Amino acid sequence: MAPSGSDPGPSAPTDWNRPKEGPPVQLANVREHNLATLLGVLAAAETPLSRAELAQATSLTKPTVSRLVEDLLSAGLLTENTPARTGAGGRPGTPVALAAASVVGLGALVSADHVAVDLVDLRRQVVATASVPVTHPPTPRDAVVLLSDLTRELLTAHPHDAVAGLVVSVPGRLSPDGQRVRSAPNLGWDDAALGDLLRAAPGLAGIDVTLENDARLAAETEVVARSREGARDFVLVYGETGIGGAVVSGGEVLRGRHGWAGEIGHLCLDAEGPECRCGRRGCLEAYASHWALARESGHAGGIADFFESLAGAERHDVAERVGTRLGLALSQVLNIVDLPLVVLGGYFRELAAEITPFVAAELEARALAAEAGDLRVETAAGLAEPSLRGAGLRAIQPVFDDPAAWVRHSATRGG
Amino acid sequence: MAPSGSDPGPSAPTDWNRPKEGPPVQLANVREHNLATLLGVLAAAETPLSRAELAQATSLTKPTVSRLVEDLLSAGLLTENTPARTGAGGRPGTPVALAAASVVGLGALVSADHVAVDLVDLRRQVVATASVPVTHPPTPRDAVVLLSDLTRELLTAHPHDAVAGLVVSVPGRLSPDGQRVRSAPNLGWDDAALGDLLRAAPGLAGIDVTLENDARLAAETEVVARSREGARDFVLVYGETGIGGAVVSGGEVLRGRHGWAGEIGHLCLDAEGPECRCGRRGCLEAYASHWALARESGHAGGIADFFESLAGAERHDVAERVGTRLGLALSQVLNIVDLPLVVLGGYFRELAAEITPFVAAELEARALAAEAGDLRVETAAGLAEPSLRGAGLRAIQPVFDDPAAWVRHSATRGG
DNA sequence: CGTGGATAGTTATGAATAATTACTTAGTAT
DNA sequence: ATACTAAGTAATTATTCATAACTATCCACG
Repeated sequence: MAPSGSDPGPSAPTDWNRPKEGPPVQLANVREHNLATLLGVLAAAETPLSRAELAQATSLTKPTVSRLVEDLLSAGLLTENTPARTGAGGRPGTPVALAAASVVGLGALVSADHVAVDLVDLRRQVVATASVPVTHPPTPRDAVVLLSDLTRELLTAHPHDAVAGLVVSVPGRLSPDGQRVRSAPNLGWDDAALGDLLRAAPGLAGIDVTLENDARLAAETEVVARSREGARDFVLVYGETGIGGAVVSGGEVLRGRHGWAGEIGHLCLDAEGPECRCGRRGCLEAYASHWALARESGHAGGIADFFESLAGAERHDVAERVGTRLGLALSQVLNIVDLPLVVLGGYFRELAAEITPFVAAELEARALAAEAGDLRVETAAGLAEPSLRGAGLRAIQPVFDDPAAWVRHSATRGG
Repeated sequence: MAPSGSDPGPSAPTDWNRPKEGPPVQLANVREHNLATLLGVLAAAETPLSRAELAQATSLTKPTVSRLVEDLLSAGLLTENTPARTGAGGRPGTPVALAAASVVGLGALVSADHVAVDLVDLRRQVVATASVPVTHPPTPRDAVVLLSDLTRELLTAHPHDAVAGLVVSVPGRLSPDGQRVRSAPNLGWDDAALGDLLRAAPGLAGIDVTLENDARLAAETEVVARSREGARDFVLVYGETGIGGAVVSGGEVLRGRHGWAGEIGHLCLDAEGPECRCGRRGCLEAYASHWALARESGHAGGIADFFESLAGAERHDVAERVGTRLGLALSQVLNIVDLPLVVLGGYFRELAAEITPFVAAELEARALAAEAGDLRVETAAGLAEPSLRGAGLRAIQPVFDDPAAWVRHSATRGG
């Protein structure tokens, strides 16, 4: 490698066999994979499991599980409970559970009326939350200051070993690299370098910052909420001021090339339709969104208020229009991705009782998937701020993806 | 070991530590994974590689690669070429290549005018092909007899160690379990149990039979054709008599719950549009398909002939109508899955020069992804029968997915 | 023609990991 | 108390890949 001259260079130690680049992969990966598997099973179970039960669930042997659990315990990722008496014969197992206070994640949210941060632990529970209302939509700089203050407050008030990351839910579209906010109409933002600003903010140094669209984060919340029933494939529509959405396949939220997959709000329903905020014509948003209804009716308040203000026949009429348009757009989504479940989230959740029949009828008429007879339309889990929750979930996720990194981390720190 | 009583039961052999069910996974998997990695690299390279080059590509070490290659050679999956003289200094490497005649796959196709079968080897090349024309669309039984005859013919004429599978391309929609043909308008089929019929056919006993939609198989061909340029994410529209399609993400063709993902032909472009073959209204097919144009114009021949028969202005007009409708439908697809490439296949390939500008214009106007500036519209690779090719590729794929199974297979057989 | 340099491939040994075997611990049932 | 059952641990073994060092085969150059 090194030319004829003096310096044998960095390749001096024998590298006959080793490939030029790339970390040695194979053997270490087995352990990493198994650690991740164990954590994943514990996260899915949500109730503590004994080593024996873990062995069952992972089809690893008991001694192997014991050793892996040992590592996770000493890294502080797991805690050992007191043996439970099962009532049945045999020695009772010692349940191990995800640790509460070792590694934490930070989920954050920026909206037109408030900024909020959640501190989430390994159990995927919100340990603490902090939030400030704002009278006007914050500027990017405002948002960064508020987020940084709230974050510092939470981190100093709550003991933790490490921070897995900070994920910020943004009500708008991000740039393809996920570092800037490309457009967020509600906030009045246009190409804001939120990612870089946050990384440079005091108190956030060294923390891994990620931005994500609010609808997609809400979808991740929904995945967790529905994990018990095993629904890992669905389409979420998320009504806020505009209309967002996400496609979930196999429990994963589709990202797409630029991170814009699932942007259902700008599906074209009629090439000659009414003008949309985005400048195009006939988008779903231009028919069924909060702002479109407000534009049409002159009503200023929330969409649920608007519905309340309507009389019987007119109300039915609006519900039919909204539901039918939504159903038409969703039928297009289903014809492309063929999923068996539609979840109504955001403000559509509040209108679900009135619009669901129309949505379902339209799907029945237009979606191929309806022919299979297993198509359902349901409402989202009733969480107050699903995107904020989703941001927290995403923030703690790296630990589940690669627990070995955190085991090493704690080993170098604690000894 | 056995307890005092008479019958120790099924748990007689020591199983204190072993989980009740499930194969012992972990250790063997490393090897299986590495074998698959090696084969994958060789398949992607398409040109023989030496052990050293394989070590480079996989970031495994040379001795490890040597041992794995040893296994694959003795299983007959690889062959060793004569060392090539590179011209450069150093001992020349001994290239190993995918074996030609060990394991083969069978790709088949049923259409309204012919039935065909390809014999495909590990190099993903068509070793032999057999085909018979039919004057009328075959019935399912006809098709089974023809396919079984062609298959037997190919298998007896060409030496092989094992058959990886038979994949049949069907111009229509399959049942959710993939065993029946739900509807194939061109063939006049309606709920045909093709899978079971094939499995029961003489000469096909023991062969793994899979049915798949023609457009999705064509997409797999396109993935391989574009593997060099690294395009692993795109939307394919496939015009035959109707309009099919497929969404490819990360090199994988999206399947969806029932296997109907990518059925772009029945996207609704206008809720009040013309009636479609499927009974719905305003589907893309009802505007831009072969049968729709034939219905409209009265022209009986192929779609390219139809275009040829048109004069300048009228021709431009038809191209604009078809291209614009196609672009509108594709913009919906892109807004949902956010991919950077649209591939025009089937007969749209022949019309590409005329319709592409309209397709692109419509995408530019309506697809969010266009804002990123990296959106392309291209034509499919010019293969005569991309679905047949794709069926062959899919048929041989199991070997790449789990080479270890074939190594074991050959070990038990050959010694 | 032979020597040195370079690269390919092999052999021998070592380290890491999980499986196997067998045992101890801690409870219940009788 | 005694037998039974199941959880967890310890010691050993087996498999796999990595490391280190070597041999093989080519080219360039004198």
